[in-house]
Amino acid sequence: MSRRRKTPVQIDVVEPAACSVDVRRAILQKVPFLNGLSASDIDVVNEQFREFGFEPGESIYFSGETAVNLYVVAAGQVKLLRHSVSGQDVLLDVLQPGDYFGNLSTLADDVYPDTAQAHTAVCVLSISSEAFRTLLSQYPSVALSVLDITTRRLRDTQKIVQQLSTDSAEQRLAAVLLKLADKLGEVTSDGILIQMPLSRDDLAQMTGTTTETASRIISQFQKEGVVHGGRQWIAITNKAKLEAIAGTEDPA
Amino acid sequence: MSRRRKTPVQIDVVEPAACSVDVRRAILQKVPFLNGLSASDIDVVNEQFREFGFEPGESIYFSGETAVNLYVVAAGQVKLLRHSVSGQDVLLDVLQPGDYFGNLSTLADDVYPDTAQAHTAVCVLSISSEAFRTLLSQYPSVALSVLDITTRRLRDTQKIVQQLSTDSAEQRLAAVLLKLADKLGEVTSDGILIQMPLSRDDLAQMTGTTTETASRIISQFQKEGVVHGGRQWIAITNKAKLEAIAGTEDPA
DNA sequence: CGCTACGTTGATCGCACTCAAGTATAGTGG
DNA sequence: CCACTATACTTGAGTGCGATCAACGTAGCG
Repeated sequence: MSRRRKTPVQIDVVEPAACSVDVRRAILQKVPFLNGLSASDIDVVNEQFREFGFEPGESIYFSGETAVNLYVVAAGQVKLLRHSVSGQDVLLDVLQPGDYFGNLSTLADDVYPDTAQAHTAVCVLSISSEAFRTLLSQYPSVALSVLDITTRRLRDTQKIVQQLSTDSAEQRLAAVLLKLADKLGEVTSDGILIQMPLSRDDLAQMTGTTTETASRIISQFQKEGVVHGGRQWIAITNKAKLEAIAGTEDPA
Repeated sequence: MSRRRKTPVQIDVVEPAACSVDVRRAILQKVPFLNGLSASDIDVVNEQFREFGFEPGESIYFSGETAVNLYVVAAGQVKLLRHSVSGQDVLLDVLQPGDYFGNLSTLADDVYPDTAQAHTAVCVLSISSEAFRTLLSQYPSVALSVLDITTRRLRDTQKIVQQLSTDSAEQRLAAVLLKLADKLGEVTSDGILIQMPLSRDDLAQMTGTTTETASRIISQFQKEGVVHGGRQWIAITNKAKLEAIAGTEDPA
């Protein structure tokens, strides 16, 4: 059997230059909640943003810090997580380019409830919460878009609460793989590849289990021919079966 | 020892008359996200609402139904829950007068992700999602208020995800009691009484456990003198200790 | 006054956590 | 180019929390 390559996941090179002022407008035009704005409006908005780059693992802000900014992912992926006192982290979301995070309320003494960490090399745009708030007042259509996105996230998070309350670790793992495949899936010779670096530990933090349990379940999935993966990557080879597992109980 | 009364929880009598057209304006004026509107604006909005009454246990809508309305609690309490295929329900939230629920997006083929059920006798006001959407466009300050409320709910729900992922059943129970006391607490001779009918089963559905486990833990809390409760009610007698339990681990 | 729903308590079982050791892979420097 | 190292991943053995099944007590309602 042939030797497997390092990882089938394509690592984007995010250079500082790729995040310069010149291309910011192009990025902003693709941000979902700004799609109601004209080119000249975008230019006005563009003025208010600053850009920053982060290496994988670097934190963009920590939970507990005074929350003064709103961020938009320009390139790369950002993890939102919460630390518990016992040391284990919970991974709430993995944000893609165009997603917002941070604070959008203007209460001065508000703090970030979660920590934002660069998962890959990322470029983010930032704006003060106050300025963003003004923007929302000026452009009601933007406010409604942001409201829709937030409502969608609330629903998704409520679904996770349900899964944590009623489903087994195996079911939750299957569900999270399907969700990621839906967002980042790419059909390859390995199956539906999830286009992001994804460790067993990441999966554990997303499903409320331990690294060991996640590893055992993924190994089991591999034996059953449901997924195919390696170090920091995973692909789905039998989506139907995975859906059956994620459902109420396996259909056996 | 003297005989205990039925329940110290005060049951509001919600009569149809208490929910009539005449008092709707008064109710709407107290709704948090409408507080930026003038009296005449309220009157215009008032025209668009209809009122409905429900008995305890009745469903206002079911998950899966086409989502066409947005609701506001006028009186009583409404439970938001999700059913799992295995038959167990997850209680996501208990809504108070002034809280909104239902659908606020206007995608025609959208369905309710959760079920709304009257917890007590309730009166709700309803408006079509479309009309509410128009309202949000006309009054940007209302849209921002709704966005703030939704963001707050998202954060609260994310906290629950963390608790389900990292905390023990005992810790989650303590945390939910403290949260309810914060919202509905009333100082009485029994301690901080949670002003709502609250069964062991409700607590179980809020914390992702079973009725039996919730009962065992509440019994334990009673032995430790932390809470005091009976059929469908509970009061906190030692808040500091409960907070210690809800924290990382008991301080022993 | 009996029926029904809520609550309690006990016994048993199993999923997933914990602790522990060991393997494999990718990047690093000689 | 290859040994070296760090990190990811795997696998095993033992344990315990909480689910499940079961039976019984109890309060409130009609």
